[in-house]
Amino acid sequence: MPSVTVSVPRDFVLWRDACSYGYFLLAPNQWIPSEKTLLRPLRLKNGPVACAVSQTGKGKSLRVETSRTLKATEKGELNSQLTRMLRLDMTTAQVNEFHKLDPRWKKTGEARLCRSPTLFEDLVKTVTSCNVTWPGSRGMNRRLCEVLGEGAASGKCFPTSQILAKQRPAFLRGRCGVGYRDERLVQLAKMYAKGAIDVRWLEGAATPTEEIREYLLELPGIGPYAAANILQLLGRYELLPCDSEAVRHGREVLGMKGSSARVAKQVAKHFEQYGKYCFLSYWFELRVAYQAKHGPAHTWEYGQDGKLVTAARAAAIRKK
DNA sequence: GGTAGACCTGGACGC
DNA sequence: GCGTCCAGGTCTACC
Repeated sequence: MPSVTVSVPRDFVLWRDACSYGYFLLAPNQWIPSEKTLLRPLRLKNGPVACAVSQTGKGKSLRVETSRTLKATEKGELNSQLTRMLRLDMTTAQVNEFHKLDPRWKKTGEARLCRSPTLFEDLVKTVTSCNVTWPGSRGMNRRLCEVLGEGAASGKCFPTSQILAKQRPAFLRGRCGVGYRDERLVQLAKMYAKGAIDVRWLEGAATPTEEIREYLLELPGIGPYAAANILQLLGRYELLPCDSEAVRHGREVLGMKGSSARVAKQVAKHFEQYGKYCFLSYWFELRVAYQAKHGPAHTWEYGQDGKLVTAARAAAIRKK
């Protein structure tokens, strides 16, 4: 099988950093715990290509097995898409800066959060994770790929903005189960496809965070939570996406009391101590609780019933 | 500026 | 198996 090599920063660990944010569990991503390998189709200039990304050790280059031989320009495209997705552009110096602000994560080395190869996919994944439980979010992303994605049946790409923009809202609702998000997703895709959303400006280091936030809030389907989440996906960690999980964390772990709105404000205030890396501190703290319940994230996989196979559930299955 | 209710789906629960 | 209730964030109307 043809393969490509991708260089990584010396502190990068695939199983830790690819499984750092929930998007590694959303289609078209597929994590294989037993092989510590990430499977996902990528859309390149000459068409889709199925990829299997693996690594032999910390700081070692990634080995990317591809379903077809790539031309030099396509290798460059693959490199830049994986760089965005796995945050390979977050330097070791930035990682150290975060660990200096919050030393709790220095030992494990956690700092990078997995995202999507494109901003458009991040926008759609954010909208499809609002006002819905996690299985619902997984279902929407799976069906978007199955119904609208290009590529082999076993590995369909995430639909592009152009493809999504051409759909009728009722079709999206009926076939992809996106519910009331149908029109908002089509509107978002239309804006993105015609270049009305300035990706360079949004991803530009010089653009003020508050301006980006205000802009995002004007987009269909994007409210305060979604805007803050997209900001962290853009590498801006100073705001917290305060959702029900944040409130639960505030009450159960940080011992906060009062109405949900009050607790949300208290949580945001609490994490301000971590400055520009506020969200990273919050997220890794939240993960400790998840992993205490379900085991390490890189061991998570889904059974044929679509349910998460946690260590506890695996033991229960074995007993049967 | 703050609040209430609708939006839609999947899971949990009771019968 | 069926019906009911609930959780989840955004959006709009209303005060």
